[in-house]
Amino acid sequence: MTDPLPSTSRSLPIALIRAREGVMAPIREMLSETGITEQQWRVLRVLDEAGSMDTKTLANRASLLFPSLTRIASAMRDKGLITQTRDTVDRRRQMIALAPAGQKIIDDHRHRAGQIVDGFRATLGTENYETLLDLLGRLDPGPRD
Amino acid sequence: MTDPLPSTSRSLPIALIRAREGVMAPIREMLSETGITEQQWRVLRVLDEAGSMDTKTLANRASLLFPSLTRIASAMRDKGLITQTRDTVDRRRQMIALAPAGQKIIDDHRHRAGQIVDGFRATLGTENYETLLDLLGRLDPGPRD
DNA sequence: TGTCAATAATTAACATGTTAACGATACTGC
DNA sequence: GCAGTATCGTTAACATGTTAATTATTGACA
Repeated sequence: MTDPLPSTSRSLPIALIRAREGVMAPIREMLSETGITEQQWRVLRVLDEAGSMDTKTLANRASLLFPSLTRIASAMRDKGLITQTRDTVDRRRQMIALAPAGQKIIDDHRHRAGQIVDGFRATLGTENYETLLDLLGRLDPGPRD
Repeated sequence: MTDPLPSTSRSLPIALIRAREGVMAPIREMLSETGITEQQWRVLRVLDEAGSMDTKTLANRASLLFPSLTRIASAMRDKGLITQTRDTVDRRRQMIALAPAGQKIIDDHRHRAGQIVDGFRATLGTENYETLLDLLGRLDPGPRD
């Protein structure tokens, strides 16, 4: 018996990459004028949504690996987008908070970002959009604790 | 009116990233013993499926950007996984073909890769799995020609 | 209290993603 | 033929993904 792999045109990993390309294209276009990257935008989004938090929690919520976040946070600190402070009790820990310049980027682009999301929701239809999020969620491995 | 962005837990870009993490984890584990990367595996898959082709077509089918493919192909040539030959008619073009060592990696891992795919299909159910691929396909921007 | 394991974060090393600039070849129309 | 343009591919520069090693700090416990 042969044991054919699925055609690459029906391959789940490739489909996920391509869908991500399609979704991120307009977002990247929006962000290009701000000078921040897609990952930095995710960090700002999470901090705006949930307030300041420690690095580990931030990495999980923004779906970034720890070493990536170390570099990203250091770049964002240098740009004045966030602040980093050592936990006084456990000096291994670090708290990260939104700085005014970071908050301004969120505020300035919240509306357009919402429009982009609405565009995709309209493309698929609300029901399909929610179905897609549910199915994707079932493939999510969860936090790597 | 406030204009809230979707919670990051229901954000499409983040959901796509996390789903990809979940899907790729077992594949990366399988590939770790071969010494090739996930992208190199995609290149081998496409070549195995459709035969040799020029660089541009390969980049599109494997969802790789051109500069990435330049580096990946050069590494794979050095490892003897593929061959690169100049088109004699149009000397700008380059044909890439599977070499025996590359074919062997495909053959040795075809079965396990199929099992991994079947696992995800079973997790979601066949109907949901096909629905997911269809919805992802509708977000695909298509080739960047 | 002194040693060892566990945790938070960084650093290192290499591969890829992304955009822009560049070089080489082919085509087009005059 | 030749200037202008388009196409294929590479290179450059920087940011991120990924795994492994390292440092700093804390906690457990004999």
